[in-house]
Amino acid sequence: MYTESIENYLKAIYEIQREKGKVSTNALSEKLGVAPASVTSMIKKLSEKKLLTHKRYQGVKLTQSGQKIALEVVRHHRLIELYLAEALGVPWDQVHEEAEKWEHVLSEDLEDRMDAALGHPTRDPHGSPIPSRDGTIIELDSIPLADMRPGQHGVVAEVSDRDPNLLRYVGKMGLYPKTRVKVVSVEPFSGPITLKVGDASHVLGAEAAQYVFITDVKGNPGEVI
Amino acid sequence: MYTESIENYLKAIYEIQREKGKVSTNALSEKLGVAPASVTSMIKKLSEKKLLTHKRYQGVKLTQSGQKIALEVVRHHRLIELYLAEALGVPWDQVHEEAEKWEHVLSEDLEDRMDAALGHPTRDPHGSPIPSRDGTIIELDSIPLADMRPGQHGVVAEVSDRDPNLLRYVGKMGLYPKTRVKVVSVEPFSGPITLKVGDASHVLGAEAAQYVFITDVKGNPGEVI
DNA sequence: AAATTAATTTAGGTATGACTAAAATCACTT
DNA sequence: AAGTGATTTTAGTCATACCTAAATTAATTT
Repeated sequence: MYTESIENYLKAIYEIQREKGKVSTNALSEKLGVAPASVTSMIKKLSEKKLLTHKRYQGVKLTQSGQKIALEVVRHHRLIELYLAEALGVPWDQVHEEAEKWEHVLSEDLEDRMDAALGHPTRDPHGSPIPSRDGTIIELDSIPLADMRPGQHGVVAEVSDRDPNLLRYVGKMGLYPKTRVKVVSVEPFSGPITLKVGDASHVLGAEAAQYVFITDVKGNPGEVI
Repeated sequence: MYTESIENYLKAIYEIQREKGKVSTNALSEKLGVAPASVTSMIKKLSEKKLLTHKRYQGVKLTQSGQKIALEVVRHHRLIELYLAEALGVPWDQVHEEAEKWEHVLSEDLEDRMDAALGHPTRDPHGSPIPSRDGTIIELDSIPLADMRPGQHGVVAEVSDRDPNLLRYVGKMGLYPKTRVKVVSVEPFSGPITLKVGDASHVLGAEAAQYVFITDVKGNPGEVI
């Protein structure tokens, strides 16, 4: 078994790789809330353990075995998030924080029990895919809501779980995964987006729209007004 | 918040105090699986934090605030044990080990949710009392099954959760909390005990009988054969 | 090409919580 | 009262994972 710190580093690397592609020391430092120098020394250690490869000043990349562990941690995290939401009614803006602690103490046996109790789910409350036990993970093809044009419609695939405030904000508009949305208008200069969720109309700030991902996008793209 | 180590020390002290009365360095060392010297230095630290009092070579005693924290940890532990058994079907011989890890990462909010989901329970799967949030704990008046005489009967109050093998062993006889038992005969020289659980008859080893506690003991005590 | 700025690494240090070995104290026996 | 053995404490180390400050390397501007 690896330490909690190591698990956190591997997970962070996996997530940065997914979101930004390149994984720099600074990005890790910021994501983990530790000093860059601390990241460097941990990278050295993880490299010695063959969990990642590292070229000086060039960023890191998970090895097979590093990725395997990262995916196990991610699986724990997302299964727990869903379990807390479903079984204990924890609001979707709080499950992330709780799962951050639980993910490191979940035994394989309990993982299986939660998985079964939830009916072998494939998505967490924010729409992120839950890796299977063997490490298979199915990413949906989606674009940020911010990139949609008036007239287009689609289905919410995923909402970033980084900031609870964002989750509460978009939750108030009913922007949960699997919800159908239609873009009515987009203000220029990265302005707010007006959209329809069911029968209701909402205006969404441009920054928030960066963190809501839409799949199955269709419809004639109109002009930004 | 306190470290996991500190929480474990306080809980261990509480439990040894409950079982043996006096809490020695050695007893703690054995219970926690650390060297006696490590216990001494941790005792010094806890004493500085006013969580316990210590007289050199004389053992320790929890202060009010130390006891309060210990009871919070115990509450977490026992609530989790019951939750795992009830909600996820974890067998009673495994819940202890899982709870040892979970107890340190349970938020107050989740504690409340579990407590409510379980209907504000007062006993864990082994029959140990679950302290209330304010630290009230109701201990049952019980004696070891090993101290019972033939002809006496009573109700299982609690089974020690220290050893999973013990739990599986007595579980096979149906000796769960709230089960009614009657002592049929007791062999001399700390010999095995024959008892009736429902309609079934079982023979229980003397050592195991030390760890099964019976309440509500009645009936004419006969002789040990 | 040199200078500036940003990112990364190195060097040295700290707190936590464990360890071993040796010394001190206590409890008991004779 | 002294000696023996068990218990406890002291002294000194170690690994983990963090930190700050300074040095190095890379990227960008002038």
